[in-house]
Amino acid sequence: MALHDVPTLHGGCGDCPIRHRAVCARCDTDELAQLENIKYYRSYQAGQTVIWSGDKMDFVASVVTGIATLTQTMEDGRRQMVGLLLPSDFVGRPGRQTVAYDVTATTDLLMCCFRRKPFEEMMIATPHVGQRLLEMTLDELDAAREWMLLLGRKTAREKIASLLAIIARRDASLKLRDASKGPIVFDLPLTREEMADYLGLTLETVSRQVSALRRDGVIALEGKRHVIVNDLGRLLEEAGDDSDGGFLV
Amino acid sequence: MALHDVPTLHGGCGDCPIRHRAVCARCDTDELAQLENIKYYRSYQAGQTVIWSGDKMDFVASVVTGIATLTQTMEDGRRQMVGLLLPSDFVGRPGRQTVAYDVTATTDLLMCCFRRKPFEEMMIATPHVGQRLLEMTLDELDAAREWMLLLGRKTAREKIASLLAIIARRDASLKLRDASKGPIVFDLPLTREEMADYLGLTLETVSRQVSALRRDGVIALEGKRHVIVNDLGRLLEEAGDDSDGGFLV
DNA sequence: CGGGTGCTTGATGAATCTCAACAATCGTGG
DNA sequence: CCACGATTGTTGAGATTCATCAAGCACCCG
Repeated sequence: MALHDVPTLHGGCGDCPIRHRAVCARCDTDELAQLENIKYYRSYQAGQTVIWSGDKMDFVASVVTGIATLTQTMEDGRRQMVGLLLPSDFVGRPGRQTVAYDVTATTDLLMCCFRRKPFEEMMIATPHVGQRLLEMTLDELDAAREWMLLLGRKTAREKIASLLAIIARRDASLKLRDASKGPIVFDLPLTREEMADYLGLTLETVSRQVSALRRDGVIALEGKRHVIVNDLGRLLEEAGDDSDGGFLV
Repeated sequence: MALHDVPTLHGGCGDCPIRHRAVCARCDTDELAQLENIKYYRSYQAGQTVIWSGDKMDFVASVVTGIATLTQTMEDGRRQMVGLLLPSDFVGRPGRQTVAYDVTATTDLLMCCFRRKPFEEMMIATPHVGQRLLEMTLDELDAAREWMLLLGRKTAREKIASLLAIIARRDASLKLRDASKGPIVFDLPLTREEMADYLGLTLETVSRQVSALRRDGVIALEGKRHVIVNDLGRLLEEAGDDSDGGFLV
């Protein structure tokens, strides 16, 4: 859990890129000042483990930049990713010391951490943090249930298409592009193995199905990771989702 | 959504069987009185649909007695159960009008409903309801993630064993029996098809694996639904869980 | 250049689904 | 009370999907 250099930090919460989406989204200036008192930054390199399942966690945190994953592992080594943490997502559970999953940085990662005790006290004293956290947790629960449908019922091809569609949409929304027109272009933030862990497949099956989608013209690839989606509607069809249903991340 | 006779209702929240586990668990007498003003009961017969996915929901509710399920359905009819609602569990989402899943009563069901608007106002005014709801939602999220591991990585046999183990433990905890000694006996609250929908299997595979577990002496059956677990440790082994890990429902 | 990591592709086999027939159970009406 | 149909569950045979095992390619970095 060694730190390396903390990247250039901005002035304060006012400039924070996740200010309006994270657990602090609803806080007023007063509350923000309180949070600022108990916060500190940590950064992790791509591939580093943030916490091991079962470890004690003396802080809770928001992802500021980068991507982290939550994974569960069975005794014999089978692994299932149970969450993908994007900027503004929250890690840790107020009221519980230990964490139930391995948290790993898949890209370089910057986290905004709050010391557990003061954070919990603040949750009781000021309602805005708790309210926002409830909202975020309900969203995560919805996403987890969406994923249960994928894991339980979708074919390998549909699983791949679903994952690509989710990433494509998130990327489109971040770049404020209209997802309905023009190609969407993005880099996969996950290796084939990580995709397999997320989708409940083997890495070979992931590789085959990505190739198949490319062969069938659903997506185009440049190199291994750079994906071009010319027709999002087509991709969504392949994903087996209701045409425009689902959720934006 | 027709009602039939509402069962005999107790005096007030004081006698309520879910008083100390439901969303009202932390409320003091004052707050309880407020809730009492906006609450009403509804009951549903086994098999009845409580709400259809996409429908508008003008209330939120707690399950008082009985069991309900949350299921998602794909266009072509594939179904995945994404939640099993037991007494004290909460239905509905503050801040959102529509519901994302079909909610169905699998047994006769009694729900304690709160009108949405006043409930939301109360969530803002008094913190105890929101705090408890956050806690419950975090628990549900943990359970959903546990289920993702099951759906993504466990074999059919492990899935069945896991489901039986969860029901066995819950039953043991309700009856305050020591789960570690003596046989655990319970009735399955789900049909084979519902089990299949929960586990991401077909009903035929469920049937075969239940038979296999019986043949191998892991469980005993009387009729189709009545299950006897003589050795919970053995069942947990078959479930692929860490010996004593996991969560009590 | 060599070695490592990440990825692709092929051959084979196992787990699970699909289709199909049939058995057991339950409620209902004659 | 019994016969009937409807529902629920069991079992078998064959098809399909995906995992496993194995080989080799592409790229990056020292």
